Amino acid sequence: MARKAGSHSEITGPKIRAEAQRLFARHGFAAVSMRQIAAAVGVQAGALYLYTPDKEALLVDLLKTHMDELIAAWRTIPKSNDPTARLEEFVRFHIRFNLERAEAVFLSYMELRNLSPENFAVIEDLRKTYETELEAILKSGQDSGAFQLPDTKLATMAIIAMLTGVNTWFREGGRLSRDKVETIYWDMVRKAVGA
Amino acid sequence: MARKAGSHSEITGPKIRAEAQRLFARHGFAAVSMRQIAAAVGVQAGALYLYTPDKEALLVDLLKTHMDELIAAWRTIPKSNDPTARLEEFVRFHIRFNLERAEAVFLSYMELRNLSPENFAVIEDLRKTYETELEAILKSGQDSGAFQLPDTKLATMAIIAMLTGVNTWFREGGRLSRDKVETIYWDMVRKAVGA
DNA sequence: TTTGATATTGAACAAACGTTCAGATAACCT
DNA sequence: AGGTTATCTGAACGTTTGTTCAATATCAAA
Repeated sequence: MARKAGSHSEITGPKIRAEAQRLFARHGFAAVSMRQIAAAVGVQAGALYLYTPDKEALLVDLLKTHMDELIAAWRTIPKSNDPTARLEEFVRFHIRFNLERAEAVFLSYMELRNLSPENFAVIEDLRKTYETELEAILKSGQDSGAFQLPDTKLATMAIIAMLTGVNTWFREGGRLSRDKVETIYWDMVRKAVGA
Repeated sequence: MARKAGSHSEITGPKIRAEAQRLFARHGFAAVSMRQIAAAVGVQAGALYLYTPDKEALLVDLLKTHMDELIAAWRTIPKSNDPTARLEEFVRFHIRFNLERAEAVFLSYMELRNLSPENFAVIEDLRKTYETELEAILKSGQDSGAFQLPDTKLATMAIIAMLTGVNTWFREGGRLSRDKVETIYWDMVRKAVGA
């Protein structure tokens, strides 16, 4: 037995990343073996090494892809000039995007410690880039007098933590729709920044 | 070689829990071996089994102890009757307590997935208990007209996520003291709840 | 000083780990 | 149809894993 019928790297590659993400998010990077990922994909463990040099690279690939896509997606949102409107866009975008990619978000917040220092720096830099987008909004609102914030840096961290927290409790088909959740969180954020 | 000079269970026991907590928080439960913990304590791996039936029980012990202490510590805080004052107490308490026990907090939020369903339920229940304390404050403020919240349930989750987020960025000796951080966060929370 | 309880070692266990690779088959191109 | 390339298997590698246990040294009490 060797190559399997219908085998293609364009199919197996994404499948490996998808299953790895699912399993890493569910059980944690260190708790998931290459054999488990392979089994979920439907191949032998050895086959994974045609797609990744090692286990950590697989994780880095997932984290980096997620952060890149997060930043890219945010930058496609048309920019309002009004800081308040822009902040609302950020709040809604963040909740929406993160709910759509719960597994990747979970990974990005939990598995950084399993990275080598170099890889850690790369991901951390991307995260910082994203945070800076929010901070810029808060600063511009502060400057224009639209917001009254005691500290834009802390407000950035507070808002992101608050929004990302939605992922820990939101369940599809629960009491509230995604849209309702967005609206309620926006209400709280708006008040918190004094707008 | 067998029993070591000066060996006592009242010393080794706590030492094992402390080192386990440190290592689990730093590298993740699954990534830390019993031999690593033993080495940090200064014993052989086999000795750990005089103090825990297995690895998971060690984690459960840490999580449960932390949650119990969190709830107990909160209940020692004298109760204000005014919802706004009570909320401020909660905000300050949560930030202060969690910063003092960063490792345990990290564990409590990250390693639940490594628990068996029964153990998970126990810890989850304690977390719920703690969250309910905050929700009760929000409800009473809502009823008295002190707060204007779109949804007390979501506000509970939002506030806890926001406050716990401090642990991800706060560094001793940084730009702001703990007290300043408490004050800034309280300002944002107060506004968010409409008080 | 003897004795029993307590605390620990160090070797051993089978199982699982990440990773490599020669060999084999399917897909693709001419 | 034949040759080349892409894809995967299955066995093997040396390590490391969680856990057990007989042997043994120290401690505490009598």
